[in-house]
Amino acid sequence: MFSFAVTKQLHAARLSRLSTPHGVIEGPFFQFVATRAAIRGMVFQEDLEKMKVQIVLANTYHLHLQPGEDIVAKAGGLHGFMQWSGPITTDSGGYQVFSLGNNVKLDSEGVTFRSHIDGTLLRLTPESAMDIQHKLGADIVMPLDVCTPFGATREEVAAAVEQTYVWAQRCAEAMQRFPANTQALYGIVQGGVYPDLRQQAAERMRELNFFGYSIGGELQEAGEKELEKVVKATIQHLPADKPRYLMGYGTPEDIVEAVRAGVDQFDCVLPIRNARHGQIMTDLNKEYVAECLQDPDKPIDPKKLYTKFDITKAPYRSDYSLFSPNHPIIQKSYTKAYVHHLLRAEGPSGLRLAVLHNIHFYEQLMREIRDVIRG
RNA sequence: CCGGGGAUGGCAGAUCGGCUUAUGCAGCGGACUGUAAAUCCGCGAAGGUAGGUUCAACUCCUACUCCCCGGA
Repeated sequence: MFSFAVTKQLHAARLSRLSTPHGVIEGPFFQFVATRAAIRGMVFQEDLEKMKVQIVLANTYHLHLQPGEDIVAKAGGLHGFMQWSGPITTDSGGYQVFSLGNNVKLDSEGVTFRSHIDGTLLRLTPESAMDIQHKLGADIVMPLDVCTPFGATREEVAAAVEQTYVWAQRCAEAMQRFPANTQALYGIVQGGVYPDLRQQAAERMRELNFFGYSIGGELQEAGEKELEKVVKATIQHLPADKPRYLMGYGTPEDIVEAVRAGVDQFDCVLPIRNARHGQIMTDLNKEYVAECLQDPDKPIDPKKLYTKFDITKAPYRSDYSLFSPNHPIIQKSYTKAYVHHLLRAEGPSGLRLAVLHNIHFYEQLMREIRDVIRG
């Protein structure tokens, strides 16, 4: 049911095919974040289909709290629940452990935390994270891991690597209880900014023979060069014939950077969150994408790659021409006056337009990347 | 015309004889990277007009202007 193949390479950048029970995904690909089984901003499944979105990512932690995995399972799993027949990934909740910060207690068996909704004391273990994800029924599932913040000390990062390894092993074992080949489990490589810890983490994860490998941790603040270094340091110790997933990235420049380091898979809240907050990305420079991929050492200048506008800010407010005239949804059904009205008066509905725009932009970016690698 | 009420940033709307006149919306700027975010953080901006009382008036008094309600 699951398979992965690299079909073409341009330097380290890879064109790939990932088959899942719910369809084939061509990589490098981007997973839009649908935390609670819906993309925020009133995006519907038909919008995703129109924009040829390949895959979405939902979240174990949030769905466990509401509505609960049993309800999702009754609705036919995530696919039935969200009326989406394409591939889905679920994140394990490992990141929430990290991002919910002070309400969380970590021990060797799992994590104890309080619900951000009603304060209920809850516990997640490697096994329960897999149970929940099994009930949710996503195609790609992630093990519970320990994510370290950017400023973490070497000792903290080393401990996280170790804990993540032990838990990954337990997650893999827990998966044995479920029917084979219905879900693909990845191993998460931590290691912060320390190349030797990345290497160690990658090699140990590799022993466990996962379907794919992801690069975890919080590195945004480290900047582009550090990202490139970390990604390269990790990837060189990962198998060439398995998917590589950079978790939580990123901006278009991050993506191009990581693709040419050999990453196949991405996810990030950025395009959707920023759109909801008024910022759209536009004017993708396809020639520049090609240049950056063809010359892997070329520094990437975000300003050459695309343009950012904040549609709620003065110079761009209600300027509907910022939206691509080729936009599959905006093009025909919305008049200028209507778009103007949406942006000015109907806050959330106007933001829906921006969300659609950014989804379209990211799909365009990924398509362009694939086209360049394809040659 | 008579009686009553009222005039505070672009709008709405509090407070107060002296202290940066709240707050919300709008405006302007910034942030956002495995979503506790249709969010968060900043900034600019006000006392109808003319007098009076007072050490001090947006606040009290008088007149004027305008608005609202009721009655002819």
